[in-house]
Amino acid sequence: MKPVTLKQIAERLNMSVSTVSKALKDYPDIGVDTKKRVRDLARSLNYKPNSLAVNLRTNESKTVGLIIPEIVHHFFSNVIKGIVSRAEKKGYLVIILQSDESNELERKQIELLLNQRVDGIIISLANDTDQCDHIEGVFKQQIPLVMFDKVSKRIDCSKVVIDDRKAAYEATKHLIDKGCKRIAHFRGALTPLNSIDRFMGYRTALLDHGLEFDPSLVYICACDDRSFEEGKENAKKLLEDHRDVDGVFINTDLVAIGALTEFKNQGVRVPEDIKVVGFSNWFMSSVISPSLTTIDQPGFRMGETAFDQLFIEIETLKKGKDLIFKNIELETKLIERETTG
Amino acid sequence: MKPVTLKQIAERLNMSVSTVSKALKDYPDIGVDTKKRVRDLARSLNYKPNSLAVNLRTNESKTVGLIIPEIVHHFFSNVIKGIVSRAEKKGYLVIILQSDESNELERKQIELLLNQRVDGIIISLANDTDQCDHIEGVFKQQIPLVMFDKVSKRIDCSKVVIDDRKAAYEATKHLIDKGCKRIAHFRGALTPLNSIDRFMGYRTALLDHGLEFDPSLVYICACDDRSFEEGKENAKKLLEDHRDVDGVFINTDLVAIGALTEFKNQGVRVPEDIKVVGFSNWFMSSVISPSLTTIDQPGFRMGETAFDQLFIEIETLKKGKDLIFKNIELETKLIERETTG
DNA sequence: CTGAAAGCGCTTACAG
DNA sequence: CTGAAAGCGCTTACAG
Repeated sequence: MKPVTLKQIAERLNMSVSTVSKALKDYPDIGVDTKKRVRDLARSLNYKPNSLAVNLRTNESKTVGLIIPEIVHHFFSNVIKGIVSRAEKKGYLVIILQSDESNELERKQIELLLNQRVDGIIISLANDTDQCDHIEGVFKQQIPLVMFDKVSKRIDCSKVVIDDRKAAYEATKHLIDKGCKRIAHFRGALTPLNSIDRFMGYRTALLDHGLEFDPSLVYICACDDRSFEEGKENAKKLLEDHRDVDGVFINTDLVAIGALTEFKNQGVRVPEDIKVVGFSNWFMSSVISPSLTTIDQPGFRMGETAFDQLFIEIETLKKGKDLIFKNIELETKLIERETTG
Repeated sequence: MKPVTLKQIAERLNMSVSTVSKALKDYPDIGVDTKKRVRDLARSLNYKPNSLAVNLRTNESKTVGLIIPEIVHHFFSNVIKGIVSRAEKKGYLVIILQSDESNELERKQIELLLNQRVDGIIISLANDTDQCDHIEGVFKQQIPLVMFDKVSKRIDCSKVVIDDRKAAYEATKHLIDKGCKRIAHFRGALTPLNSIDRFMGYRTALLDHGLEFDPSLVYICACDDRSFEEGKENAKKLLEDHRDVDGVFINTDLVAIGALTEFKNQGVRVPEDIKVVGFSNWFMSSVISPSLTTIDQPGFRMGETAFDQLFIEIETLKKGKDLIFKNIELETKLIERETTG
């Protein structure tokens, strides 16, 4: 059973397609009883406009694209949920794509979305994205794009972020306040801005409080789907190299949880021997033992905010006005738990 | 800068739109050098076909819809990832929607997807979905639909599931093997088939092994976004009502983790006083302490399988053949950890 | 108040 | 080998 079309309704009613279309859209210049007849038949035939045709005609798809590095990730799940919920309220559908932290895939996916004529794009960049010409291509096509979480300073567009530097500073200062003298850092990959910022916050906090910054205390991890293992590995190396460390600030909760596991295996007591602060506030951080002190990163709200901003820009562009890019910073919060107790 | 169209290429080259279209699609009846000229220009102009137009014309959208009850959920994240990864390989885009466990929303979303003319739908039903006429509407429109995880026996369609009954039986039997004599069950909501099946597996295992089935040992939880709290609450009630219980089989890991938290708070030792088995094998179950014995449910593979089956059905329908529905059962595995140690 | 016409950007059967 | 024509299902400016 093929879906009903305007034409079929028009034929049944002996009217023109235009009249039917206008009646359904409640144009003021259509007769009241004509409207009624059309609507009644449309309802009984269960007529639904073919979005494909409407989209082609009106040149908008009521669809936005979302590219994230990794779907199975507590923070990103929350972002997706935030975006989907706001999009639905505004009548938009969300196409989801995963870049797997690969710049190359990211490029292809942007192209896919562009061909699909999405009305806008929301993206968190892959770790290895440093060239951004593919993003510029989006703006050339007059499609708004909003970045969140992993953004690029090279691109002029709206961004929804947290103050990673400040949050990391706060996390590190918390360790200092708790009496740590020699604080290590497990940082994220080298390219992403937020991992750089967290590192900077850590470093500044040390220096501001008269502690030495020792580069050998900084360990790198990709923070990809091996995060947990990376945490264990780094913790192992840390214990081999620097037995005197009494605090660690770790780039992501999952990595921190890996580290905690290794500490436990090796009989290192947390928080007595080493205190630990994570980042992101994954749900599981509150239920492990000892529970993890961390920085709460509002994923759901970031998603909502990113969509809302994108929506504003879509509307602005529709009206032919110029976009005003915003840099929206959401608040983070230190959640104190047992690993720094 | 508006995207380039076939017409523009045709004008520049002094050819007809048809020729350009066919050249780009490598029709055999187009001259070799014509093809070359068209392609070269198309490339240099960065021509990309407008999917909206193609879709309208060919009557397929190369898009599938996915409806799940809750995005922020380790199991579902994995399913999403599985679906997205397979879809991308086949050139399909995935529209994601969250039903929030609401049958009403689910209905609206199916309609949305139908209007969008998706080529197929993958769905895990909301907890309160018992009427399924909205699903039947999908088949009326000749759109294939595949269910996974929370399926309905009332609907004849392909399904990707696990053998919940068998898995629950195995989980319960494991508790019995470990010496438990009085085993409680925290079940899921009353409607979903999989929660019924898990309950049945639990019950049968008890009876098969000469243990009494005591309905007062069965606690219900919605398994929605309050799962963790529900686990705590149920555990509390359990301890109040039935101090003699020495084992619990729990419908979902997250609920189990809530229960473990309550047990710990009340000084009940796991596994010494009570042994616990969860269901789903969330990542965090492996890192908490004591780590949780559970049933591994292959989310990623379920997603892949669901998309693959949907793809087969889309192709079948395109060829005008009749669909053959499959009930695909994936293997589960008992993961033994400390809570039953 | 209603309808004929043009057009969104593409595809494809048909003619030459 | 190339092109004119019809059409996918809708919307909207224009005419009457």
